[in-house]
Amino acid sequence: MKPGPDFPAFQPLYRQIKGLITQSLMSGEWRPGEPIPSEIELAGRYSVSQGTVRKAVSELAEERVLVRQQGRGTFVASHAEERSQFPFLRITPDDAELKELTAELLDLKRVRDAASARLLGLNAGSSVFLLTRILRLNDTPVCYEEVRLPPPRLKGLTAAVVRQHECMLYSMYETRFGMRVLHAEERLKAVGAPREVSALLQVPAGTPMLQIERIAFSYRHEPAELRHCLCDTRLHHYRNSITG
Amino acid sequence: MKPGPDFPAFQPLYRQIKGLITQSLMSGEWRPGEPIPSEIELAGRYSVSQGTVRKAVSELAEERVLVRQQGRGTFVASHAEERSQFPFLRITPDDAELKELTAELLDLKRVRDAASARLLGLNAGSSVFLLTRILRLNDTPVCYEEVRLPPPRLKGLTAAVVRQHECMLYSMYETRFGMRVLHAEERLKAVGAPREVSALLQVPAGTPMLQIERIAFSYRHEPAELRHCLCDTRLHHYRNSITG
DNA sequence: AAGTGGTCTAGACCACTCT
DNA sequence: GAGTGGTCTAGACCACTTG
Repeated sequence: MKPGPDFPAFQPLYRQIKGLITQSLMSGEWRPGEPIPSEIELAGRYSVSQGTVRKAVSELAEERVLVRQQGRGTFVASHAEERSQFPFLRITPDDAELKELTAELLDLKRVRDAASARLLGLNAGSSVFLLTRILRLNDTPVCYEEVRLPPPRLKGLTAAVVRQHECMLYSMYETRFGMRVLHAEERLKAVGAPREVSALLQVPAGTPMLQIERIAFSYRHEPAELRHCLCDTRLHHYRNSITG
Repeated sequence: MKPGPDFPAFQPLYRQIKGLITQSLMSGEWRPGEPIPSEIELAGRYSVSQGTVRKAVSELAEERVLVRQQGRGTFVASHAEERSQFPFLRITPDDAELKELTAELLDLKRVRDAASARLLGLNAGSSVFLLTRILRLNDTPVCYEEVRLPPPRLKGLTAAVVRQHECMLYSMYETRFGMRVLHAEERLKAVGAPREVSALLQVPAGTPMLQIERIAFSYRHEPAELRHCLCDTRLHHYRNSITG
């Protein structure tokens, strides 16, 4: 098929194909961890050349939505299959290697919180899930986290379900609720440890802590999660890599 | 020319071309802001097809080493020409827009510092430049910075030179010393404000501050700069974007 | 051996910029 | 109009994985 006006927007053909592939991912036609059809099949399905499909798939692979494996095929990226079960965690010990990471669930409840609801794309009056937990790195408690989630996307979420997944939230969202997190925006600040948190993490009250506020997004920039985190950075740090 | 053994390493042809282009960039054959030869010219020069050159250039464009402009050509990326003169600055006011950014040079001297020298790829006994300054965002002092630099790459650096460039360091490295910064790695922590810094930034001693340690790299991962920064995050934050 | 993605080529046409 | 990068196609061969 030649590029033509028979697609919704004025876009290069390969971007339109990219959009169609993304739609199939959102609809659950191809689920995380599964292979998508081969490039030749997709070329036939959309009536374009293999090269055009290749360019669409390449962009999605670059964005880590898909993962290519030579000789095997192209797969839907999944947090469940990756080595790091905490793909967005940027905190690391200063001098040691991060060997073991565990999470202790403190609480899971529903609360009304207009600001959070709005950020999650819900009506201001809607309730949201509020999950609190502590992260331990190599058996040391380092982070206190509050996670806010949109109930419509996580029907049937309970503390038992969270524990089943050993607190690997992003993997749980995906395999249990079909919500794949792709991208997050963070705001970092230094703040003094509040009394409640200082007790939980065995840190003197007022100690400087790293505060991380995160909003995470799924396909098409749909908000998926809010996270508020306080980290003890006396022996740990947040690593980042910047490209000018 | 078909892919053959007449290139140094076993690599796809387009990556070898990418290496040759990078060499020309490092040698200064094409300088920041200047156009590189057209794809067709490069294809002739290296005796490969335009498509292969295109793939090499595309990777470099993605890494922001080159910038393509349809109809005009492909240019060497430059900090001097970009809007933001502070390309690696991640600090922003919480509620306002960042309108004005100024830097006040405090000092520039040479010091002996074995650890810094080693990180900068020098002999442990070599001296390094130590530049200190204060950053003001919208006229508020927010960051105290210590910058360590390798003298061999910055011959003739003086306080007057820094002031000439209005403290836009990355732009100065490039236009004055031919050292283009491409990439940086950072470590963030929360620490209490030391007395010297608290006075400079008008912050009570001990206030939680964001500490940023950065090492910046030029072409081929050559170390270019060390930076140690302390930021007052009471009304400002560090923004980051993560792709899982 | 068959099927997958990875590389490379050649050629066509388009959109944009400059003169 | 000439020259640039941007898109699309078609076909060839390679490297890798699986049966």
